[in-house]
Amino acid sequence: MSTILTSSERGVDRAESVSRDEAIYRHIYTAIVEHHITPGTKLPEDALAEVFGVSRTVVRKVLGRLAHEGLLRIARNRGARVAAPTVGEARGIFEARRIVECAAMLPVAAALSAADLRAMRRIAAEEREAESAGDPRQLIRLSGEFHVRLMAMSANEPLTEFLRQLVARSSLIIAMYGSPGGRRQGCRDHGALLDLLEQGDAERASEWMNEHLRAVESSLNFSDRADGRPNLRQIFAAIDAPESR
Amino acid sequence: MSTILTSSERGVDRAESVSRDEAIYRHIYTAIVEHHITPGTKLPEDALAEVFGVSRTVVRKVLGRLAHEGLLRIARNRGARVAAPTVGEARGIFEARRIVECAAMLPVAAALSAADLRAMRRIAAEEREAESAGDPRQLIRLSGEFHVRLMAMSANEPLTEFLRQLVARSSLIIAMYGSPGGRRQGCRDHGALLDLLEQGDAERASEWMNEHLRAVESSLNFSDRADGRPNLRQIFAAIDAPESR
DNA sequence: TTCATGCCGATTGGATACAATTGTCCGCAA
DNA sequence: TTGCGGACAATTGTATCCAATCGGCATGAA
Repeated sequence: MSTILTSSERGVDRAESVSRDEAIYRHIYTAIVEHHITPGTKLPEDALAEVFGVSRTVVRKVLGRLAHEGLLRIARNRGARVAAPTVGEARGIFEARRIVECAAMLPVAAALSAADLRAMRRIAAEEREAESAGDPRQLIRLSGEFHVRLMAMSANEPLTEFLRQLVARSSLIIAMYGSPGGRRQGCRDHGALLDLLEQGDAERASEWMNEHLRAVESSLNFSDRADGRPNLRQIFAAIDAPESR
Repeated sequence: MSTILTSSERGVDRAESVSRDEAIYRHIYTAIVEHHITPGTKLPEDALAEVFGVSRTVVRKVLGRLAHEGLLRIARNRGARVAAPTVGEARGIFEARRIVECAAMLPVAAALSAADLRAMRRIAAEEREAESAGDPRQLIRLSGEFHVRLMAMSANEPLTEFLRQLVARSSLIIAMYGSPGGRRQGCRDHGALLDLLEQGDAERASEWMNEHLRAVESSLNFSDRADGRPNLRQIFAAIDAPESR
């Protein structure tokens, strides 16, 4: 059978091209972040190895990396599953984002060039297109890219990498607790942030970011399935005796 | 031959005890952070496998994890080396610490209990002991522990884990650029921070932290070996013709 | 009917064998 | 003497094999 990797990804022509590891990593990463795989889904090594046409060895390496980034949970002898953040974890992740992203507005505003600003406005425009096209998957990708690229303009690699992980995990959170309608999450909103940054007003940009992240968080529905494993008592209490209807 | 792992670490008696992976990870981690291995040292899989009495498989897993945390650099087909942060990377790490640690003073101050405060003062006291005992290795460990434990009191797991990595990498930076004398780096200093936090003055605690981290950073000697690979021109210019002496 | 116990299939963890790549050493030629 | 090439040794990358562990299912007793 043929795998889903391109010939260059398979290493047929070496030298250039990212390593197979990296290609497989990106495939799974994208599948998770773009909600092609839902939280809790099991990822058996055998199956992935066959799909990508490699041995379990390389699959395990990739799974280990994804687990270290918080996108998977690996239980000993029980394999890897797509992480399903609890409510507590979700709040922690958004709190971390508020702290990091707000504080980073100062160095970002200081470093932001005109070209940077254009690149960011382009992403914001693509977000608007995705929204009007009704493409929630693209929208979530672009929204994440906006935040990460903005952080990247601080030129601080550790912070950017950390935020990349937080944004990816945020996508998991939205998959779990987001309203099914795919509630729009700040589209031209992001444009307003760029206006503030263009004016060099890091202080207000920071406040804006804080409110933005709080708005996203509060648009989530944390009341159901409290804390990972469903709170059966609460669920059945809400249904109030189906056989009595 | 016998390995350096204890019988429980080897898994002789299973059930409890951390996994071998974890034990090996901690051994290497500690060796790096406490400057038993210097930046640039090569860590061959074979050698480690023999030392710890396991196969290369598990060593490789541990090395991958350490690399992901930025303590090692793994070059394809060229193995793992203890990371040697460039000046640019070092500045980035300290900038990230300033941003994260300063911003975290607010939630930390809000969450800090009396018991927490006692625990932190105990660490600060141990730092003073280590300093008066002239034990720089212990001092660097306690200093790092102080920062990480303090962040842990924000009860934010992602931020705490991130800071743990930054602190570990800071230790690498000190190994590379620290003044050989082992310049004391804030001992009762940390006590002063606790005073501010005890008063609930998060604002000033944040400022204090900012100055503290800047002080540590500026105590480093970044002028030599500029940016990783030594600047030969600068070095030989400074020596000014040895054979003419 | 329900719960406990033990066996079996499936999956993962670890070790070893083999392939591929890299760096080094040595010889040869300019 | 210097520079280039090729072969060899050392080390890592990948695949496969075997052992260990977990979950499910059946069996049997209360």
